[in-house]
Amino acid sequence: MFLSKSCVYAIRAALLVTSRTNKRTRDFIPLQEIAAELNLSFHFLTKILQQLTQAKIMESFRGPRGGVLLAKPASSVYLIDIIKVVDGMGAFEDCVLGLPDCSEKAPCPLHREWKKRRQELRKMFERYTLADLARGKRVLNLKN
Amino acid sequence: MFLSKSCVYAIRAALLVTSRTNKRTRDFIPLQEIAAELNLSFHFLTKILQQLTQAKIMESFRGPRGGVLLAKPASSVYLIDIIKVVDGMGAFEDCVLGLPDCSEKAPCPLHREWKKRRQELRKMFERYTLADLARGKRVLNLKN
DNA sequence: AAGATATAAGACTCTTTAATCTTAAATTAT
DNA sequence: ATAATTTAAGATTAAAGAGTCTTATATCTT
Ligand code: SF4
Ligand code: SF4
Repeated sequence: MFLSKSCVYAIRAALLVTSRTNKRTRDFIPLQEIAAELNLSFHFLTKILQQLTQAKIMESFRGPRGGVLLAKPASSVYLIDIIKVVDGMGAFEDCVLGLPDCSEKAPCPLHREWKKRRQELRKMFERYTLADLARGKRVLNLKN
Repeated sequence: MFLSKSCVYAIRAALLVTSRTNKRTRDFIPLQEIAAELNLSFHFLTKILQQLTQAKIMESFRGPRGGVLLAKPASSVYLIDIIKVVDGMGAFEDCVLGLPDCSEKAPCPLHREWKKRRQELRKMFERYTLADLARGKRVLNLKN
């Protein structure tokens, strides 16, 4: 998997929060509900979303009527932001073959191409926001 | 990691075998030597290379003067062949987000782009052979 | 103030991948 | 034949990722 499972869950959850958010009232969305809809363990989801709240991508609120909410508009939360927090940027920085002593000066034939593809992937995640993914007529069926 | 560690080791080992092979005598290369040069556990390497011999990418020979050798010319062993055996083709077939109910008819915005990138990556591994990687003035430093 | 509801934090377990260790089988050299 | 060498096969251990469970803390409602 290019992205870890946790990371995919984080994106799915964020997407669900996006599509659920009532712009007027801005009620917090309880993690119980998100976990149920995503068909994942509540406590596991909790841990993942904590990373997002700590990174100020979401904000949370405890107690009755508590839950999570995006800290900024969905149109300014890029997928790469979530990936960076959950998985780190390794996928866009590391080498495919991991030959250790190969420098930019004496690269293997794959080097240029891999770097380019890696970069394009990165750009892809830098280009799309939660709003982009949540938009559209497509039904958001996020169950496993 | 896009490729598993085992898969990277397999490629490195194959590369070493390639560059070591004496075209005239075609002596088998002992796994001990490969393991030492690659700085990894002999028995671990054994298991990995067994997959390659079972897939007829390499051939092996037991006993003194035994070892492994490429079963065909390095110029006709494509990286994808090795990847397919060790990791399978999942990396080039699975979705990034893994939303389960999204069809080709109602894809998410990432769909097209991801599919394209994934395909390009695959083509990259389909294009390069062991000979391509072993060639060139580049010193093959494969130690960890 | 008390009880209910909800996230936070951390310990714990399960699964997969990575790595090691042991024993068996094949082959060569003496 | 026997001993040495080398891969094959499989059991075992270690580490990392994924997932569960328990306890603490904050907040609301009554
Ligand atoms: S030259 Fe580049 S792509 Fe090739 S092994 Fe080195 S870092 Fe990786
Ligand atoms: S539409 Fe395609 S890219 Fe998007 S989640 Fe579905 S399979 Fe993945």
